[in-house]
Amino acid sequence: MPRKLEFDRNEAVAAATETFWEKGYGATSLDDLTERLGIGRASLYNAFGDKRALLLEALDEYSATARRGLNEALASNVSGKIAITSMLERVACCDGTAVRGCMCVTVGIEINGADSEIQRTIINNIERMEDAFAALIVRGQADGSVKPEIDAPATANALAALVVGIHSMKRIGVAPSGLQRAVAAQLALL
Amino acid sequence: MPRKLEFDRNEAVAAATETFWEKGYGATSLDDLTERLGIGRASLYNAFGDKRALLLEALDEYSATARRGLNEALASNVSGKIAITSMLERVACCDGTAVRGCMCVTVGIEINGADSEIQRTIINNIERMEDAFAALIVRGQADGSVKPEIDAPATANALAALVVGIHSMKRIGVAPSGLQRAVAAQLALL
DNA sequence: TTTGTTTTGTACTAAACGGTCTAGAAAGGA
DNA sequence: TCCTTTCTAGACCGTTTAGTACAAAACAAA
Repeated sequence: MPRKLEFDRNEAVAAATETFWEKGYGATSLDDLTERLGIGRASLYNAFGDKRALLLEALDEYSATARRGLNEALASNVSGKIAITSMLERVACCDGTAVRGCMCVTVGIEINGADSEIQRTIINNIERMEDAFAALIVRGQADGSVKPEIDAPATANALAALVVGIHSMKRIGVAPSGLQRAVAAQLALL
Repeated sequence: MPRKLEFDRNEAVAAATETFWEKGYGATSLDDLTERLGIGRASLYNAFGDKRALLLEALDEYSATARRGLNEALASNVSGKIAITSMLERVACCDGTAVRGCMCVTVGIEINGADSEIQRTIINNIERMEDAFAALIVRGQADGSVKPEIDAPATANALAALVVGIHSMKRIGVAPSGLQRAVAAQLALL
């Protein structure tokens, strides 16, 4: 019966994700969003509620994409070590927009626990990554590509911290070569 | 001849450091600063120039403190491995205000390369930490506390990334237990 | 076409922002 | 005591902020 939305909702969320990813939450203004999404303020408020709700939708979309990436790594037929290698090397990539780092890390650091719903979403993503690393270490120990004596869940924590650190350092602007050497060194330790 | 400053400049910079450390740069308002420093706007502008200049002074003070910490670790008489252990364990500490993470990481991520002077200061701190780690690894290899086959500078990059990651995760709100396990696992790999 | 519902563009609000200005207070030299 | 210089408090400035009000436009059912 009524009028339809003139824009594609998924496309709008994707555009919002890009914007928050690039600038963080607080530094993204409504004008930034309306310009990037190509819609007016009223449309944005009508469709999403407010800026924070739009961020939550963007985080959900980002999380879903991240989860797909982890599932691909887990589903692949390569050895545990190789799967971990490709994950870490993808993180250390600094081409194009990758220097923005990780949206969850950027927003999570900015939020500083002041919004528990956002915080929970972000921590959840990190924990999922830790689980994936732990599973791949176990797989690597089974197929002989990872040293048998290492503690899988604890080392998974260390790998996750390394990943978060590399994302942070990319955004800070640390030279890419050092990040790639860090990944290579860490892989050599496994 | 003329009137003297009514406040202690060093104390004011220290208070500004606390404020920026806690809230980041953009989210710290002039009102936050004047309240925390206990001085008026005019005094702040008279003594420091503007908000950004005050941040730079705060970063300098923070950097000096960090450098002293690194020099202490380098000057201590313990083995390389033990010196690295105490550095990492101090980073993983989540007591009190330590959950704020590292001021350089927080501000550096927020700035996102938009201010090259601030960026340079922060990257400099990270590189100094990498140098310290590299020296301690070499020392550890000399005294037998660190495996001889590892690549010292590259592994120093990895340790620095781990440290930055732990600082980020502390601020994001990840459970401290996981961070401590990450440190323990990383130490076991050296 | 008429009616009812929703979206849209635009103008607006109230608050907060960084920064400046001004009036006056404080302090040393003459 | 006066004069000069600097510092301080607080009002003030223009801009930007997130969010809202409202009327016009678009669509679908009748």
